[in-house]
Amino acid sequence: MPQRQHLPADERRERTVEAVIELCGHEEPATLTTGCIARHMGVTQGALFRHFPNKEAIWEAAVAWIAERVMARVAAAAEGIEDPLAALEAMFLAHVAFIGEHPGVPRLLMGQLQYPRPTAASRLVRGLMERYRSRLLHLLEQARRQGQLRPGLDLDAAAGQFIGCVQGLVLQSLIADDVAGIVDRAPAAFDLYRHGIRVEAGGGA
Amino acid sequence: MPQRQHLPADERRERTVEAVIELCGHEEPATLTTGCIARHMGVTQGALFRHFPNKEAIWEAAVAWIAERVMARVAAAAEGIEDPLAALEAMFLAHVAFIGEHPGVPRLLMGQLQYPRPTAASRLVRGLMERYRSRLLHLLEQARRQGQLRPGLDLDAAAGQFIGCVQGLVLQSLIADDVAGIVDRAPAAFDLYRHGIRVEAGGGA
DNA sequence: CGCCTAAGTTAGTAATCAATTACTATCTTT
DNA sequence: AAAGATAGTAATTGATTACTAACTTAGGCG
Repeated sequence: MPQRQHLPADERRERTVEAVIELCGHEEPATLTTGCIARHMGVTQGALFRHFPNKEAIWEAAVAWIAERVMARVAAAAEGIEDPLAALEAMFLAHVAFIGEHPGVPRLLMGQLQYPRPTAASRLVRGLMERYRSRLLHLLEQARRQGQLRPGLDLDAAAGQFIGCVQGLVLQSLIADDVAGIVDRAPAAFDLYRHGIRVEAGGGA
Repeated sequence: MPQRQHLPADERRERTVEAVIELCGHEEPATLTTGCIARHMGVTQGALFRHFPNKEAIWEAAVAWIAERVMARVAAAAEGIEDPLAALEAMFLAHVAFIGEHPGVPRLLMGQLQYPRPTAASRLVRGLMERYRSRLLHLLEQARRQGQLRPGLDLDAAAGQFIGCVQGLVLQSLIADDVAGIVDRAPAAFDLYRHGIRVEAGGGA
């Protein structure tokens, strides 16, 4: 058996978050106990409470981890792309790719969103969504100024449906129990979205 | 105190399901205990187990209740509408209206979908989704035959994104904590979807 | 090399929850 | 109206859970 592994606190916290996200890939967040998490990282249950004041703090850390990374990935993907619609597509694909790499993410975030009362974690999720949304709106307004969007388009609805588009893919993946396969279905889904917002008879691509 | 209320078994089961759906409107399904359900319907916790063999069976009954009604509503809405795209719109709005009337439904279904292992309830959800999807595909194929869809459209993706569109609305509603307001945002969302699938420069409405 | 602290273990505790049991009240039927 | 069936109560059980506390070990630094 592997001898007791001594890790510095911040690294242990990192491992904990990774374990949680990994476990959410094939287990229900609500039934995920501290014992499960500990066992999965080869440590006893009590050890977790050396690094987190309570279970809620573990969820919070996991959500923060996701929020940070998904925003970074999406921002990096759109970086340097002039055409706003192309930037949106890059964001979309980057987002989906991230989910494909971390299949536990949708279940984890959805699980947090189910809590009606605002917990620290759910507040983080909501904050993530808002930042995401405002970034989308920014790109959409840019696209409108360049005459790429069809007239009369409701930008607010368009931003919402961008996320809904991802969400639709996620939902199908959860039903099919194949979150990794989301990447393959992404291009067709974005194609649909683009036709929904773009000015008709457009010439691009 | 209200004297003990005697109800026939099937009616008590009906009330139980209604209580569950109602409670899911402002509580997390995972934290919904049999005690909560019983208290909400003015009955002791043990009474529930006169009518359901276990808690799982309660979830199953709730999902069956929803599946039956949502399919009936959606079918009724599309009934008699000749134009397939108009039928799709009617289905969309009927679906969203149903959710608006029963704000607990999204949380309940999402909660069931989170279970990775197929439970009886989650199998019902998946079955519901499949029937829904095949109905959508049927309408989409009809629309294609009538030349209403843009060439090259991936019908499978289009069916998926119809559901995704609803899901996107639901998600925004959960974030905004205003599930009832979903009805107001629905038309713009469907408009977006229609433009995504319809043949360009179309003349209709 | 020895000390001291951070990290981990073992063994609990109190609370909660689904489910059961023994009993009681109410409806139905003849 | 009596009797049997149905529906509900109150109390309890066993299992599970998050969290804690007392003890033990690892590892870096002077």
